[in-house]
Amino acid sequence: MNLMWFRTDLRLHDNTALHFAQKDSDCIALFIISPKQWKFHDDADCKVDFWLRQLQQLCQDLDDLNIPLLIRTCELWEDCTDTIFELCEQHNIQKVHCNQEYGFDEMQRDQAVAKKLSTHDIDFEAHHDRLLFPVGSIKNQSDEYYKVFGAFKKVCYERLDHLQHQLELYPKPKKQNKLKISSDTVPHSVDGFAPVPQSLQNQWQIGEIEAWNRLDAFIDQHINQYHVERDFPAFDSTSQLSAYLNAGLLSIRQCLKAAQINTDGDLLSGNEGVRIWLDELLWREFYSHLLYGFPKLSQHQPFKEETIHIAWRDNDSDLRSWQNGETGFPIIDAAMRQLKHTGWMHNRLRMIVAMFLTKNLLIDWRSGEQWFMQHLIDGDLAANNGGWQWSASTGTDSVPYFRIFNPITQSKKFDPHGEFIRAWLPELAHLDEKAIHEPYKSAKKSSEEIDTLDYPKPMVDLKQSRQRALDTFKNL
DNA sequence: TGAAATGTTGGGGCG
DNA sequence: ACGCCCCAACATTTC
Repeated sequence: MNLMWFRTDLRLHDNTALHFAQKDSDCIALFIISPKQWKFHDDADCKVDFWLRQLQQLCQDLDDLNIPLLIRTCELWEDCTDTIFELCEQHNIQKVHCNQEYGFDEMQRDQAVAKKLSTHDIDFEAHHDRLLFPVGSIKNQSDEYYKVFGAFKKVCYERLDHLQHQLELYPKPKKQNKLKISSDTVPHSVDGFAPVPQSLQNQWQIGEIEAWNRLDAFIDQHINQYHVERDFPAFDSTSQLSAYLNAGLLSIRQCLKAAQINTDGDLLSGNEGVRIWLDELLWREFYSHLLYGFPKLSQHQPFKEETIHIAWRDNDSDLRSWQNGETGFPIIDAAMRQLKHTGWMHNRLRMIVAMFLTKNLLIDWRSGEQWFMQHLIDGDLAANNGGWQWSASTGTDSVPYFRIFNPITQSKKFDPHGEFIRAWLPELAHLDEKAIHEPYKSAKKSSEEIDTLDYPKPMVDLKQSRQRALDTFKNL
């Protein structure tokens, strides 16, 4: 008997570990609930809820195949070792299969489990599954990790040409003989994680079929214009697949396979939209490889060592204004409210609000990283940390410190008609597309009109705060 | 996967 | 016709 240990790979189709767990033996499945560990990692309420809802679906689907799903609770991951070992003894498990995760804590956990099992002749294998290219397989001639995305990407594209033609998805597992073990009940909630509004659940429905439908809709309707439309948050032109990829309802290979449809089987045939989307998937790849290669990233250490010395402003009140979407800059506030209410934020907006927090407010990027993790349904350590360090100019290949976004300019550029702002800031909905980006600017506005505007004044002077950030970084 | 400051050019108004 | 100024439009540099 084998054991399939599910983590962030909650699907039946094209699941490497699951495929091998069942290849030459029956298997049982396990999921471990870790409330304290999840809290320690700042996992969001909505993300945990998403996992639990998907687990219920998965449990049913596994039952149809006579694969029982066992649920265990280990407050911290260090407790996993004994739990898994006991389970292996109890069910006479020969081998434990799982799919590799790349955070430092995750790898430590897996190593500890593997070590314990090996002393009792039980095999443990963490499969390459979550990424296109195995971590550690893309390095330069000096056998070092690429620190620049462009160079990393180049190698990926060279290998992609080969990879795409031998993409074989693992089928759904076959039905086993019925075992004398029954599935546990998947809980509806976990201690320490608040219930999630129905509206948010409706927006992020679970199921592999839902994930495929989203993927197909994106490939059908949006990918060909992706390079043109992806930067405009008022359009639903991005794939919105991050939550599904992150929890593993969808595999990265399924994504590639689907994109091939629009390129006559060759992803590299010149479809601009497809190519830019691939670039985005490769950013995901890049940051996961870095997380694996540089364990300090898992400890939230900056990649660029000298940036440890930046005197970030420790200002709770400013941080809260940013968190609550009360900065007085409409594009920022709309974005922060979108995050809070939907568990998701458009990528362009993630950059704008991150830049504002780290440069204009000069607040430590880790505060923003944490807030994002606590609210994102797609929160992923590698991508989130990578994105924040990019914006804060503390990462490798991050934005140069002097390239500071102006939130008003960005707003006019990427939400030209103010549609996105209007959707999230009803108090500004009556303003026209000229005034809405900067409500207090228009000199023609009567003072009465300004007095009745139920919206905060800009919390900082952009010019001064920009200069403060430039000085701070220049003096490093 | 910028923005602001500074420099250059060229057309039009005007004496 | 010409020089001068203004300034928008564009280009380059700087942060």
